[in-house]
Amino acid sequence: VDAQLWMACAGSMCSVPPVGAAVYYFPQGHAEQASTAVVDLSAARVAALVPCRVTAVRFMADAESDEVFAKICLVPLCPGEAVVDVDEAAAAGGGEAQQQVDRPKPASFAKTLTQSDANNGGGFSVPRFCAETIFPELDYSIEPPLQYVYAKDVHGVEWKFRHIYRGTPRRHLLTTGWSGFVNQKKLLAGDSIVFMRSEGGDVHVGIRRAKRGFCGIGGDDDGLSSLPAW
Amino acid sequence: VDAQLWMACAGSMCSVPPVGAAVYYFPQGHAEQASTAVVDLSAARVAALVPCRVTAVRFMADAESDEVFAKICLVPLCPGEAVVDVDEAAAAGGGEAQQQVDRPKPASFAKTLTQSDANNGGGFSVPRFCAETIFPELDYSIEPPLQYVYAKDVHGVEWKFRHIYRGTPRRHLLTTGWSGFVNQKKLLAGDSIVFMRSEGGDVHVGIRRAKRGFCGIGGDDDGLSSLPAW
DNA sequence: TTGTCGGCCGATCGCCGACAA
DNA sequence: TTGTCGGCGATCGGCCGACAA
Repeated sequence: VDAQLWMACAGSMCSVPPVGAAVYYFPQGHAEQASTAVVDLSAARVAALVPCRVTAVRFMADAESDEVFAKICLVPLCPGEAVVDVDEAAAAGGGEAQQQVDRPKPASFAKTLTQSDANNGGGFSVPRFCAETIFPELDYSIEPPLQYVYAKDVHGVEWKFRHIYRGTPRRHLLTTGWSGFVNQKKLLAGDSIVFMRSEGGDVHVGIRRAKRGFCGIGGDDDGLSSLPAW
Repeated sequence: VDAQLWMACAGSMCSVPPVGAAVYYFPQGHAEQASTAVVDLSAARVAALVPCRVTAVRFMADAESDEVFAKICLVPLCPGEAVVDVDEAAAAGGGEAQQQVDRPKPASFAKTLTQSDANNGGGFSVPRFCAETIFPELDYSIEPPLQYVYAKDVHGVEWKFRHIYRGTPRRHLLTTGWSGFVNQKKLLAGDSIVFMRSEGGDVHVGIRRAKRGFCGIGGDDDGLSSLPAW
């Protein structure tokens, strides 16, 4: 998965250590995230945290849900081994993927889907900022202003959206192509969509599913989530 | 899975040995059916066929495709162990599932789906024999004769079909409910559907997918497949 | 600026008898 | 007896501006 799009989907709260950096591995946290039955590590005499070195990082996305995650390879530090700081490791380069992350972040925009956006048979209200910053420049001399936006998802699949500027007052909308995207990705109101403009000008699209946990905590973002992702 | 429906779906060409029976196990055949890479058994010094005793039989169906299969537990015969014939084992009882198989087969009917049956937006032409033998008795005094048929699939899920007797000349049709069934089960022209009437009068429905192999051999049944499955 | 609504038009679904194999 | 076809009415998808938050 493209590292830039990955970062845009993961959001600004997420940071990934560079290859070579020294980090702590928390077995208990790992066990709790594992989907199968929780293992009682206290009985297994495992250290609560293990100093490790990052040997590899891969940016990935789930084939079905499009949700992004990272595969990080860790090797326990030998006693007395030199500890490399995160910043030092980043400065040292640390692999192609890491270099991509270090480049200036391209323009991206995240919006939480409203009921109208997710409704079957509806379109997508494009915030003005997104239309003007992320999408290709629209020709306002034709009436109504209209173009097709092509956007690649995390799998490299290209989606085609009809982008029109219409209504009174005028607003940007995605119409044809949008409902198919919503259905295929099984998006619901509350999920977020991320548009990103790469350096070459290509448009990319990713999604960020709403947390549908049991308790209320850790739930939705606040209103700020509809601001630019950078 | 209900043993009677299982048998109706598997068809009359299929026989399953009873528990206790002595059979031969063919490692090569097993390896060839395994989906992963073919193992070269000749290098592993495995006997071509192994005398075994059946210790358990389970009738099952794939959760996605509804295709039926049997899980048969085998134990190698000890040298000199008494060999029990299939017929003897069947006579000896051999478990609940086996007893169900031995009961007189309930009425069932298999039909290969035509293009019109599988067409989206179309209904299902019910052969007269099926309608009169398998479905509940239709009240011909009302105009048009109409009822709803409820049928359970191999998973116990109940499907509702509108059954009408209409047209000139008159014929039996399944309309409302049919296309949903076709879509959910991903049925195509050439696949077969099996209707069965249990002893209690309940209607069951199963499917038999067409073999879509590479070469022509081992392909479709001949025209006889549209005859009653018994 | 943008979320939601009702209107409306066209496409599709799906039920129908006609007809022929 | 039953497979396929064209017709046609109902439903639904989806594009639109109006309006208000």
